[in-house]
Amino acid sequence: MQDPTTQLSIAFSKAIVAAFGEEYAAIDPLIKPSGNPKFGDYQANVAMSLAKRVGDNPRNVAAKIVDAIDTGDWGEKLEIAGPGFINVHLKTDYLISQLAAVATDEHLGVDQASGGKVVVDYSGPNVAKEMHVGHLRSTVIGDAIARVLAFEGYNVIRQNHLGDWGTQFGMLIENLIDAGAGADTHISDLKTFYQDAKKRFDDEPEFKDRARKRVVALQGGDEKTLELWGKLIDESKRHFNHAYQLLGVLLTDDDIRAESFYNDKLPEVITALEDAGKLKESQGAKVVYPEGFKDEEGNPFPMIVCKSDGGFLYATTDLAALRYRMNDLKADRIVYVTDSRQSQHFAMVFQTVNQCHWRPDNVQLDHVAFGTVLGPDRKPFKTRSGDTVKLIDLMEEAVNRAAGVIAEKTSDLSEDDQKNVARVVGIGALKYADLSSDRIKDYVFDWDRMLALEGNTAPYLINAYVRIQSIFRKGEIDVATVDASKIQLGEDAEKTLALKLLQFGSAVQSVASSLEPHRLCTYLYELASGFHSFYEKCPVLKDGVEPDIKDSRLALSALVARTLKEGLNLLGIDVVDRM
RNA sequence: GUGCCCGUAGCUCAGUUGGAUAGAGCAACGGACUUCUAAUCCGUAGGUCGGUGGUUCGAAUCCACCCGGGCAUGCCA
Repeated sequence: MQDPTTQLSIAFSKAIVAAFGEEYAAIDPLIKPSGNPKFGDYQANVAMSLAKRVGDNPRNVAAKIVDAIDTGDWGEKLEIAGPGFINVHLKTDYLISQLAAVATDEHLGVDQASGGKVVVDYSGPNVAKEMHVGHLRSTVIGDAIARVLAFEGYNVIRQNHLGDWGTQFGMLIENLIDAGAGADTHISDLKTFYQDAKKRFDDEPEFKDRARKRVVALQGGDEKTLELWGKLIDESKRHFNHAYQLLGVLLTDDDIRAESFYNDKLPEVITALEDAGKLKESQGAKVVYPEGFKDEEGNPFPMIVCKSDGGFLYATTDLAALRYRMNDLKADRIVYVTDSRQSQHFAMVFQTVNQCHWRPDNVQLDHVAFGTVLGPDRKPFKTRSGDTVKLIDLMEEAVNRAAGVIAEKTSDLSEDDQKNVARVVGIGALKYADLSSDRIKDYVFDWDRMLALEGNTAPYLINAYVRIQSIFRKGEIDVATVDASKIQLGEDAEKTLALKLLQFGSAVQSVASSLEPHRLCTYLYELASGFHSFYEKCPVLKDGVEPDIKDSRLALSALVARTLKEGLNLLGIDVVDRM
C-alpha cells in the first residue's frame, strides 16, 4: 500500500512534469511530515531547489506546482508559505481510509520487497569463552536488523561466525583433559575455565609445551584431539544457547557457520588472489594491497593473508566467508555487525573483493559498526573489580532490577505474572537501551535510566501497550471486533496519532536501508508518547462518550497497540498485557 | 605520523540525509489523581549545535582548516 509520503511524492512528481516538462521527472519532491501542525500535515520542499534550475523564483515555482497538481482524494488544502514551502493539509476521509488499509494489512503498511537474499552476520562469540557485555551489542543489533529485513520481505540468512579455531585451542583442550574430560563433562563456568587455561599456559612451561603440541595435533586432524575440540564446542553452544534464549534472539544452531567451516577454503582464497594478480610478498608473508590504504610513510598498506610460517589469519577467513556468501549462499546483500574498531579491517576486506572483481555488481556489502558500552566513568563498562561483565550476569541483574521496580508499585499480579513481567521488562529495557541510540556512538550504561517509566525506554513503550490492553479488558471488548474504517479524527490528539500510525512503514523502511534500529525506536517512542497524550485527552470508556466516538477510539487504540507490539517485536522485545 | 568515528541544554540522547522559531527525557520549578492504572499527562525555565572560514535563497547537517576525545594502524581475532 502507499503511505502518504509515497502517494504525495507521486502526485507532486506528476505536477512537476506537467508544469515544467518531462526532463524533471526524476526530481525528488522532498515530501516530509510537517514538524509543526500549523504547517499542515505534510510539506513539499522541492520548490526552492527547483527554482534555480527552471529560472524562476521559488514562490512562483510553488504556485505552478500547486496549479498543476491533482489533489485526488487526499488533498484538502495546499498552501504556499515562507520562501516556497508547499504545506499540505490532508483530507480526514483520506487519513481514515489509510488507517483502515493499514489495519487490514498484515504488515501494517510496510511495503514488501520483491525478494532478495540478505546475509546478516552477528553475535559471533568465541568458543570456550564466556559471552560478555561486548557481545551484547552485536547480538542485539544484529538480531533487530535480521528481524526488520525479514519483515520487509527479504530472505534473511543469519550467520553466527563462532570463533572456534586458533592456537588458543591447544591450551583449552589440555585444560579440558586435566579437568577430566568425560562423556558427560560440563563446564560450569566458561570464564574461569578460560582464565585458568590462560594462567597455566603463562605459568607452567610443561603445560605450555603440551598446549603447543596439541595445536599441531588439532591442525593435523588427530581424531582424539578433534573429539575433545568438539566437546569444547558443544559445551560452549550450551552456554550460548542459554544466553540467547534468555535474551530472546532468533539465533539457533542452524545459524552457526563457525570459523573452522572455512578451513578447507583458505588455500583457495590464496590461489584466487594470485589468479587475480593481487597477491604480493612482503617480509616473508603473503599480502594484498587494498587501494586507498597507506602506512605511516605513505606506502601501500598491506593486509596479510598468509603468515611467514604459512598460517592463515582472520583476513583470510573473512575473505573465504565473503566468497562463500556471495558464491554459495547467493546473497544480494551481506551485513556484518561488529564493533567499530573493525571498520578498517572490513574496509580492506571489501576493497579487496572489489579489486579482485569477485563481487557481482548487484551485491551490497555493509559493515554495521557500533560503539562501546561505557560505564558511569565514561570508560568501557567493567565490574567494580575491573573484570569484563558477563552477559548472563547483566541479564540477571536487569530482570532483578525490573522485579524491584514492579514490587514498588502496588499490583494485583500473581507471583508468576510478576516474574514474567520482570523478565520481559528487564530484558526489554536492556536491549532497548542498546538499540535506541545511534549505534555508531558509544553509550553510557545506566540501569536507572533504562528502567525508567519516563522517556525513551522499553518500560514506557510497554506501558503504553499495557494501558491499551487494560481498556479492552475493562470494557470487555474483543479487539477483533473493532473497525478502523469507523475511526473519527475530531481531536488534535487523535489526528496526531493517526498521522504517526501511517508512518510506521517508512520508519521500518528507513531501518532496512540505513541499518540503524534507533530510527524505529524513535518512531515507537513518538507513537507511545502520542498515545499517552491521546489517553489523557480522549476518554474511551468513560460515561458520556458517544458510542460512535467510543468505537472510533477503540479502533485507534487497537491499531496503536498492534503497531507497538509489532515494532517492539522487530526490535526483539516482548510485551505483556498487564504490568 | 596517517586513517576512521564522535563533539547538540547541567546530565543522557534525538534531529527524517540542505529547510520554517534546533527537539525529547532526566534533574529544577509550577499544575492535573473519588482515574479507561498518576508506572501518566500539561506547563515554565534551560542552547554561540566544539571553533573559524567557505559553499547558497537557507547549514547542527555539505567543504576546508583548527581544538578536544575515542578507536585503528603486518604476521591475535
